Amino acid sequence: MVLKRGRIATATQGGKGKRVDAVNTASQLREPRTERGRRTQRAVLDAAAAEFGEKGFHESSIVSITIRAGVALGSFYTYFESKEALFKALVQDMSGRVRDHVAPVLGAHAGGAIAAEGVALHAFLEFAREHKEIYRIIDEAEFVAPEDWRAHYLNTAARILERLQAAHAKGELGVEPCEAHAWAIMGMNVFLGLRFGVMDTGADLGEVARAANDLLQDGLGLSGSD
Amino acid sequence: MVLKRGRIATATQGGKGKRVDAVNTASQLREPRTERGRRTQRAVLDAAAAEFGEKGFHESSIVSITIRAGVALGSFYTYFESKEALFKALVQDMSGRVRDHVAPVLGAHAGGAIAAEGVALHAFLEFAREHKEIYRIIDEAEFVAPEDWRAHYLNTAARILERLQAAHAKGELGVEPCEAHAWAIMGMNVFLGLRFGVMDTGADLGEVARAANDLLQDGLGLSGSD
Amino acid sequence: MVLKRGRIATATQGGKGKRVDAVNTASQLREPRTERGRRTQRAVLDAAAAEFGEKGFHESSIVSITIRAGVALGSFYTYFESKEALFKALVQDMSGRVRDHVAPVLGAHAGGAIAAEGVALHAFLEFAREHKEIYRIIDEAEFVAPEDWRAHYLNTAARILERLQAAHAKGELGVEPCEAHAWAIMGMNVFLGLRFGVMDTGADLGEVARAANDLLQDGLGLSGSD
Amino acid sequence: MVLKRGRIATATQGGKGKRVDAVNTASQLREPRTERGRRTQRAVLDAAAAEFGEKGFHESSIVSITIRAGVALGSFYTYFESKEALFKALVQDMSGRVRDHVAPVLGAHAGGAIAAEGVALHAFLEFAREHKEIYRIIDEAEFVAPEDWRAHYLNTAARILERLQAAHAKGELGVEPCEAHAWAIMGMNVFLGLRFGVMDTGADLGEVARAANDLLQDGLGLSGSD
DNA sequence: CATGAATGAGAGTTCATTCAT
DNA sequence: TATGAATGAACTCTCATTCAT
Repeated sequence: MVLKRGRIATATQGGKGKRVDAVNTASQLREPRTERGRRTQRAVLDAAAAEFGEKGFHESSIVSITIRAGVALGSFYTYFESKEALFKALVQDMSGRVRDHVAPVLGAHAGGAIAAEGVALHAFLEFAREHKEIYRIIDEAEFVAPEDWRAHYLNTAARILERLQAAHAKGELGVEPCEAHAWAIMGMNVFLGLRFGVMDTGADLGEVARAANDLLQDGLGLSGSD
Repeated sequence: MVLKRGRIATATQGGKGKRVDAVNTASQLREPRTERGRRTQRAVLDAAAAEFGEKGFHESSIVSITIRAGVALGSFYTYFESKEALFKALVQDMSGRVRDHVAPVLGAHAGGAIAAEGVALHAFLEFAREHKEIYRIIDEAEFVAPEDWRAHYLNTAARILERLQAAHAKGELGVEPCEAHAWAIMGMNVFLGLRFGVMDTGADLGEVARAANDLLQDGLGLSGSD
Repeated sequence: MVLKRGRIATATQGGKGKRVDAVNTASQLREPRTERGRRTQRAVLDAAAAEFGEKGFHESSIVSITIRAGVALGSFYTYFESKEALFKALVQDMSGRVRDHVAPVLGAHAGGAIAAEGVALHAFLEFAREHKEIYRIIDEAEFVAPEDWRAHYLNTAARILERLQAAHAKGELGVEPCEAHAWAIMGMNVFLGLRFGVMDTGADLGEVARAANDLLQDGLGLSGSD
Repeated sequence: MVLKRGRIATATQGGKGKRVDAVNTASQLREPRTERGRRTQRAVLDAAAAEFGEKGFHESSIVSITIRAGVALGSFYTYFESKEALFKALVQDMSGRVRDHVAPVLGAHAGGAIAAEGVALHAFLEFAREHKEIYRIIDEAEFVAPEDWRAHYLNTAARILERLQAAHAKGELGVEPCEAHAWAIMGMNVFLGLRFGVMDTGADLGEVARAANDLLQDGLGLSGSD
């Protein structure tokens, strides 16, 4: 996994709403002071993302990560407070990257609000299939960095809810949106990502996204039902 | 967590479909030959469920589990091959218990198929709120016992799909059901369980279930929409 | 390995010379008082000989031995004081069996004293090839039951020396025999037993014995040499 | 026991014949990269040789070895893969040291081939008396590192046979030498080493060597006998 | 900054032995 | 006498973290 830009530790950005700040946003990292240092830190971060993604947090070891990164064991502690701090930093970064991957598609979408969610799902599924290790890292955060994990999902749900509310304000929704809807949609997305992205059945992601979109749009019941 | 009955190692049962057998179902345990032994094994299982639920797999230790169970360290290995084997046994057991908790509600339900899913969700949410540690154990299995974790979710999705197909055969559905629908529903349920069961916002579970049910039934779009 | 008769604990017998008594000859065993008990003890001894022979003392375990013997774990301590005591008992028994296998051939031999040693070696080689586990048990005694191991070799050497002295008295030897000769002969025998009995190259044991016998008789040098 | 030079992992060296390579010669050790590391590894090796020599493999413990070496427990695993690997490394080293102690005497010897073996035996007996723990370690390898043990004795026998064959080619021998002769000689040496070196009766090693040499030269029979 | 040796708390696991049934 | 559950000391090995060079 390659971390583009200096994204680390900038996972959350200002927003109007009830966003939860990622915990200790900056303190996880010890900022390098030279260009050489920056490269070392980057190498460790990339190696760690790969290692954690493959083996999980507990099976990964600092020695192994530094070997992978091609730096000395001791250098690790020049840039990270601890194994946990490294993991947290990664979770926050990954969280931001997922969001950044999906956001543009949402912005660009011309159709209705729900169709936008379908397009976003499609983008998300592709991302999951492409970056399985990110999925794994965020998932494992439930046990290793629970607060960051919560922050990630609370923020994601909050963003979904904001969009639903905006759509509702524009009269595009049949129901008054609530938190449960946001979590339901998020859960759908996550599990479809697991099944068709990470497990990768080879299924056509477009069809998966369409099925989910139809469900969101009209439900599974007979039309005009109740 | 109290394991009622001799449930352990009976996590899967016969079904028509493409069920995935839990891995090494029986071989994880060394069956006690006396009543006294049975009590000891039970004590360890209960202690382990509690410990794993609270602290997670890696923070839990065998010493601590046996102390909690009130037995000697060595006794652990009389009944379990390893820490991992114990965990697997628990995952299989928990998986069965979740299913067994929801199944009766589904069987008893009189209304339509989708409404049945809503009722099942309600039961599930209550269960999650009541047994937070089960949730945690199954979730952590993604990293500790991946095969059992897969088996759990593949089986659950398969059961949902079967129900949808049966409903479709009876003409109760507006669309032809597919695997994506099953995983979407499962994802919804799991995340609603997380948010309103485990995180426990204090929200009325009935309302949550109703919102989800409406979504499933009619979607979020304007009726006759698109 | 089948222990014939009640040989256990009768490994050494009266002799004129400087024989070393096996240590704690009797105390290793707890004598059974019933026929049933005798059978149980025998079963354990046989199982132990096989297990120790195959896996060595430290890799062998009491549980495994009792399983092999078809008796309960607890029964072991009815007949043996400890794992070590069992091993000692076996060493003493095996020591006696080796001697008992070779003795008759020596007694029956008609030719000269040195030829008798050759015949004895042949018998010994056959025995080693046939009972590899006995070899192993006696060898391992060097580390597990050093006193019994010493006793075995001191006695064996003493017997060889006695025979040499008798031969010398009869004028059959070219040199005055000493302890070094006895140990040299014993070492030859043991290593030939290792190479051609236990490692079992498939070589003709008769030829091996003949080569050794010639060496003993005339040495390797040119005849009439010095 | 002090390991002089960097002998470890150089147990076998080129030779014409059918030498058996020591098993995994190098892979047992994790080579230190600094001088400090080299000292630590050496300290552990010396402590281990002493400990294994005194108490045997199974009674020795890593903790105890590291305490003896004056290093932390963890340091052990910086340089050795496991207790077994350490033992193997030692066996290979000891095997080489025995050979290196005897070789020069053989090379320097002016007289006949058999007399050379006598001189070699003398050197060997002195070595055994001086380094009892080496004896013990090689012996115990039969059970702890059987492949290395075999390699040691097969190589030693091969070297003896080569010498006998060279002597035979020069017309110094009365018989055609064969493997049995080599193993017979080796067995003699080993057992004389045990009796007069390790058990240390206080006997004059020169006399022992002379007795053995006479046996080898002319045998025990009456001259012109058979 | 970089390096890698050193540290030691802590974990899982084994198994001889005891003892209640 | 037979059974097998229970016990816990002891052991090997791991790895995050520190620190001297």
